[in-house]
Parts: sequence; C-alpha cells; structure tokens
Amino acid sequence: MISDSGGKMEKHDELLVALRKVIRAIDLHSKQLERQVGLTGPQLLVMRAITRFNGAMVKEIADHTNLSPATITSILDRLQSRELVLRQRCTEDKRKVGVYLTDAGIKALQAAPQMLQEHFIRRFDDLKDWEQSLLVSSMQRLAAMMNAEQLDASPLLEIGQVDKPKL
Amino acid sequence: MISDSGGKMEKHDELLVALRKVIRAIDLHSKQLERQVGLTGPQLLVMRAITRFNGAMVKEIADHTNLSPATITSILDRLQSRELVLRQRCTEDKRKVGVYLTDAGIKALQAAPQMLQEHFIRRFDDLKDWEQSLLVSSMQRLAAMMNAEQLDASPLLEIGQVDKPKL
DNA sequence: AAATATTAATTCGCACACAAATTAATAATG
DNA sequence: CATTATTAATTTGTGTGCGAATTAATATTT
Repeated sequence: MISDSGGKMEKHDELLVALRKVIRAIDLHSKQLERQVGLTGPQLLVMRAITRFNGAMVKEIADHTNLSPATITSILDRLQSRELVLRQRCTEDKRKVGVYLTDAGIKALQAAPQMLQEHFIRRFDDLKDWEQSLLVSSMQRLAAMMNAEQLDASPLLEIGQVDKPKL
Repeated sequence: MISDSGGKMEKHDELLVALRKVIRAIDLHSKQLERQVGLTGPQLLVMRAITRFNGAMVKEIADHTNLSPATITSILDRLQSRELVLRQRCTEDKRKVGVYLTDAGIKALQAAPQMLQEHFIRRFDDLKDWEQSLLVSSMQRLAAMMNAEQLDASPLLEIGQVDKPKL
C-alpha cells in the first residue's frame, strides 16, 4: 500500500496533480467520443480548424490548434483514409497542401457532440460570469507562465502577450 | 491563412485553448528532460511513486499516479531495460509484482530536475500565497468538474469531494 | 474437489505527439 | 544562371496513454 507518508506536498506539485487529472479526464473523454461517434478529440479539433478556412495549409492548422505539423499530418492521414478530408497540392506553390472537408466530413462534424461532455460545459456555463472569467484567466496565466519558458531565448516577452505568434 | 473570422469564442473554448497550451508546455518539457537527463516526466513520476513505497505493486503505482496499469507496465518495461527498476514477483501471491528502484535508479532520480520547468516553479513560488492557492484551487475545481463527468453513472457526487478514491 | 468468478499484470492494437531527418519546391544570393 | 538558403510537408523513431483481450493465480461457490 502506498501512503502519502506525511511528506507535505509543495503547492506546485498539487498543481501538477490537478493538472494531470484534467488531462486524463480530457483523454478519457476523447476515447469515449471515439467509441460513440468514431472521431477523437484531436480529430474533431483539426476538422474544426479546417472548417474555419476551407483549404487551409497544414502549417496553418498546426498553428491554429497548437499542434506540430508532424502531428497534423498523422491525424490527416487517418481522416483522409476515411474520406472525411481531402488533400490537394497547391498548383502555384507545390510545397503547399490545401486541406478540405469532404461532404462526409462536414456531416460527421455536424453530428459530433461537443468536445467536452455536455455536462461539463453546461456546468461551466452555469457558473457565475466572474467565476468563469477567473477559471479562464487562471488557465491563461498558467499557460503564459509555462509557455514563456519554452522559447528559451526570448527573455523580453511580457506575460500579457505571449500567445498567438501571428495567426 | 486561418483567421479567427470574427466569431467570438465561447469562454469554455478559451479555457480549452489555454488548457491545451499548458498540456503542450508540459509535454515539451518532458521531451526536453528526456534529452537532458534521459528520463521523461512520466518516468520520473513513476519512479517517485515507487520511492514512496519500495516494493509497490503495479496497481498501487497506477492508482497513485492516475495512470492505467497498462501504461505503468510499458513505462516499467523501459525503466527495467535500463536497469533503473527491478521487478520481483511476490512469493505469497504470485499475481502480484513488487517494483523496486535499483541503486542506479535512486541515483538517477536524485540527479533529475523537477517535473515542471524550474523557471515556472520559481515564478510560481514568487506569487503571493493567495495567488498560488487560487491557481491550485482553480485547477482542482476544473479537475473535479471534468472528472465528475467521467463517472457517467454517478449524479450524486458533490463538487467538493470528487478526488482521491481511496489512496 | 470442481467449476466459476475475480484479481493482477501483461500483451495487443490504436491514436496521439514530438524532434530530427528527409524530400521537394521556392526564394535569395552571388 | 547556378548555388545556397529557406520553407512545407512527410517520414522515421521514440514515448506516452488507453481499452480490450489474454494469461496466470487466487477466491468463491456449488
């Protein structure tokens, strides 16, 4: 039996624990989605990004979803093999690839439920406005604090503007 | 080019975006750790769990880390192949496997840095105490809200006590 | 004691997710 | 124009992560 052996946890460790639970909950939900509608969370995410601009390039999708191009490629492979998505090399610049939803893809996307449990969203939406804002800004603050370190050669960034490089 | 196309994002979408950034930051740090000290975040996590109770069973480690037994097994495989960890079947109940750190494992763990970026931790520790508590409790609240949905047959759970099943 | 159920761990198949290397095409420079 | 650099996407290799199926061992029931 593993006990907590009395060692009091640092606050940042508590943070990490909570974070892991959230991550796990999201992942479990994604797998649940996959069983129910045949689309995982990341797949839905990518399809939604495509929806926003039909014919988007891979890199644009990557920027928009905060995923790497390599990851996008593999997700697109699976979507394409199921004919939910269509790739078409750009004629003017043959390095680029335009990605489109097929009719089946559009239909699948429309049929898909929310990305988090409706219960969660409902519960979140039921919170008072200031509570929602507090949670959102807390997450954003954490993201900023973490992200700033990723770019380990840019000590000049201000906390308030770390996000979105250029979209 | 993907633009935000003016569609104002829902608050819960903003939340998810921030969450994804945090998740990504953690993952990137894990890969950075791997390059620097040869141990990923999850590997460190598992080794720490073992430290708390030498000879822990796989299931106990899984409970304690919020990971599935299958995941623990694969992580242990890699740790064992590098002789950082040792598996020994229990003699009384031969279904059970005790997991131990080797001397090399103990040394590697001691030499390993934190699982979150040190810059982040420093910055976090610099926050006022109430700010730290606010961030931690915000995350815990999210975890509770999301976790409650996972157990999709338990509408009775109160928000405040969803965590730790039994550890 | 024999049949059945439960439990622990592993194996298998799948889907991320990234960095690094590669390929192909375009842009910039001499 | 030829060489070099940059850019876009893919391929390759590694490491998570899970559920479902499997194997082996222990408990329970009949």
